[in-house]
Amino acid sequence: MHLTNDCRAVSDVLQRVGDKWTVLVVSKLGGGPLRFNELRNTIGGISQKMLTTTLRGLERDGFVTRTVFPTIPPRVDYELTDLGRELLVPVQALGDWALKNIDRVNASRERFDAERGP
Amino acid sequence: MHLTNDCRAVSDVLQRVGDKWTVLVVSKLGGGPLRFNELRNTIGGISQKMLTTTLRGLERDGFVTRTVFPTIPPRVDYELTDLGRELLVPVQALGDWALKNIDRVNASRERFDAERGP
DNA sequence: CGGCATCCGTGGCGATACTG
DNA sequence: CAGTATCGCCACGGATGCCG
Repeated sequence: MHLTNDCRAVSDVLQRVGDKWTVLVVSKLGGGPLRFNELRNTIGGISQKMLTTTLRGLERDGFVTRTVFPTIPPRVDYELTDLGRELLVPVQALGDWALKNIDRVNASRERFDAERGP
Repeated sequence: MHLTNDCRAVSDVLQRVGDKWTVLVVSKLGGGPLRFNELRNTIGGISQKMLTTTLRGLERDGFVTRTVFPTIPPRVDYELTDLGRELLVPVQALGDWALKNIDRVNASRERFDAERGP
């Protein structure tokens, strides 16, 4: 494989991780399988369209499984795959780092914005 | 601080990491300070506008410093801060994971797309 | 050399309404 | 309940041209 392609591939995965809802969805699923509206409610603020889109992307990449129960009313469970649980490890590490250092980042932002004052 | 706010804060940092060029820029700067066009050339494919925007964002967040040498022609060095170097640790871990597992992800994508055939 | 200003196309994302 | 369909906004990102 080529080095440049590697960079693109890595960027590709990182952008999936970086999109607006993926990390929240994956981390919620880290506690075990959830139904569509259970996810929707525990996350809060996400539209059904974006939850569907996010879950389809995660399913396509092999991070979650989608299980349909043909009952009435219908029921759909989402669960992390092994790959998804493996992904959770470095993602949580990054998340923990972000949580520990968010204050430093915010402080830097305020300083930066203050110097660019009106 | 509130739990929901924590999630937002983490998302905030993750989205910065996930945007198109940030990780590439930070990893290039991991090898030491670079000038604007040095960065531009080693990355390849990035417009000056996006490089400027990316660097401003990183500077605002406290991940890089910007040093101007008032010479002719002008010279500007960019360098990782301590915070930037710390960020590099979990980011590289995620990058390494992505590189190791990109084949599994691509295989899953092809399978998924194949089932949704013409 | 290292920007900033401007224009513009694409796509992410939300709101709303409808369906199996 | 768990979607699909449609619309519209606007932020992201590329291309180009000018400036200190």
